[in-house]
Amino acid sequence: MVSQPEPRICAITESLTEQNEMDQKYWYLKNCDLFSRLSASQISHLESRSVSKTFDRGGVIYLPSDRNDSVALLARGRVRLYHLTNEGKQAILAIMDPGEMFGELSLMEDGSRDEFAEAMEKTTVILVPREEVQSLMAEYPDVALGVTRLMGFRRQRIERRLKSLLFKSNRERLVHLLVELSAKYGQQTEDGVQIGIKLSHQELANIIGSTRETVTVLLGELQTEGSLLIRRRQLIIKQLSRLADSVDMAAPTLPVPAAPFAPRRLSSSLI
Amino acid sequence: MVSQPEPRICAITESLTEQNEMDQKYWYLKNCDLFSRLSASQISHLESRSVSKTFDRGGVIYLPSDRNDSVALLARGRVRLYHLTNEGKQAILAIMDPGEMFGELSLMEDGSRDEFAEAMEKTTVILVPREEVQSLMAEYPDVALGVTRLMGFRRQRIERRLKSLLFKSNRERLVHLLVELSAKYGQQTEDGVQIGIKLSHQELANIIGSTRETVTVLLGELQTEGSLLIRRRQLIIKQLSRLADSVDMAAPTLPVPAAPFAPRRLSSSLI
DNA sequence: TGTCCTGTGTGCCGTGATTTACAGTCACTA
DNA sequence: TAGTGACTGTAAATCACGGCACACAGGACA
Repeated sequence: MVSQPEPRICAITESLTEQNEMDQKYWYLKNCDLFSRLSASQISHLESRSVSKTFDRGGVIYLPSDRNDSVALLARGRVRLYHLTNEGKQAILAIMDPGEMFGELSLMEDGSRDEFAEAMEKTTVILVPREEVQSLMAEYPDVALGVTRLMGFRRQRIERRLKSLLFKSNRERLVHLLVELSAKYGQQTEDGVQIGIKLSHQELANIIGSTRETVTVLLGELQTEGSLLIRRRQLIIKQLSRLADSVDMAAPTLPVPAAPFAPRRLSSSLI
Repeated sequence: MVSQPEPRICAITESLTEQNEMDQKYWYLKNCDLFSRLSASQISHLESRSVSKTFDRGGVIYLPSDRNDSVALLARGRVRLYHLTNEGKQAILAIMDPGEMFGELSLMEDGSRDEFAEAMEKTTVILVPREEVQSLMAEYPDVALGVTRLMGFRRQRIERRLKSLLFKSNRERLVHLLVELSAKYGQQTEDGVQIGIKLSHQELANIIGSTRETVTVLLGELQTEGSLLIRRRQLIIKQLSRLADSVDMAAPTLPVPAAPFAPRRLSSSLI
């Protein structure tokens, strides 16, 4: 695993504390589905208790050993949640996009995490203390329901992924992943459905539990078969519905290209 | 997959409607963590809206195509939740024990299930309409919190399982499973930790995503290595902590042998 | 413009796992 | 108590995948 650089612990950048930054924090919280029903004063309170931090690419947002006493709202950037196996391979559990919330297992008393959260690009997160969210949940059924739905979505996702792992060949897992990526990041172009996220072969392998080389040859195969077009770090799916069929999935509807952190329905992390 | 008999759809037995049965329903609901804080009249209401059904071994509690409009509380017996792959193999998602709740994804509007629930022995379930639970959640934060914790527990479990699948050999997966089984069903005996649930090699394979034959030889290997004792359908772990170590897990604390459906903390499904 | 570094393409080989086939064993019940 | 079906053990053939080695391409940066 020489090709996986160590996460750079040092990359943490403390948040700015200007007025501008404060306004943004309020805005992000307000636009989070979970808190959208709260009053302005409640959000202000939440804001006063939260801290916002920004990280460079490769920056570690939390380690397994960190006290997990807060929930993270991703304001900007992209975050990879992964687990390190004892052989040093990283198993990617989820990739989070702006507007999504993670680390929410800290809401459960004994929920100790054993995962890493790492910024895949320049990233800003808002850390909300778990007591704040817990008391909101206890007081407002709306919030509690929202968290429940969030957990449920995540569980559905991860269960789908589990099923794609059991008994499936690497090829099937990869195709499964490509279809899921299309569902979340796909954009229709004249050549086909372009996947709007840049993942290296190594990262794809870390998601499906395979090796970099295998992913390379499988992608090559799919290209020669005409299902796929590989263009300098860009994947374009030419036969999405056929691929989906081949792994017993429904062909996904493509997402509408939205502004980052546009108000959206409670969404679940991809993958 | 000739050795996997088709589920017998016909095995459904309608519930008795005697007074005795009614009392039991009330008792089961009352002893469910989720509803333990409700008043007697509320539980009676819940009871009046619920139906109880019993199934023989092999009976199908629900199919993927069933409308999932209720949550199931397992009163007696044992239930296997599984997904059928397109090659006809069954991927076991979870095994439920008395006192546990399943099918709770129906609480989410678009949560269509694609799993089977099948009785592994004579089983009684109480089906609670989802609207009832939803309105309770909306009214009582306690209930919503309970459901959230339930979802969270399940997610933790399934995430652990996902990690044991990614990058792991069949041997590691099997050991991982044995340790998890010990944590839930283990009883200390003079020979070692006996696993108090009877699973065939085929079922073990269906959990870890492998084949029956592989499980057989792996169990044989573990036995010759002295970590395991196989005695007519009973597995006895001789070196639990060493096995746990070898797959980077903490050695589990054994459960106290409890009466079936004894009042218990919100527990999560094994596996 | 050269150097470095990350990511990609490709072949070979060892091995772990599935597949197939068959034999033996256990448990239930007719 | 014999018979039947489900479960378990074993072994050979085959295959998919991981590990290793190396070559090459493109971008970043001096």
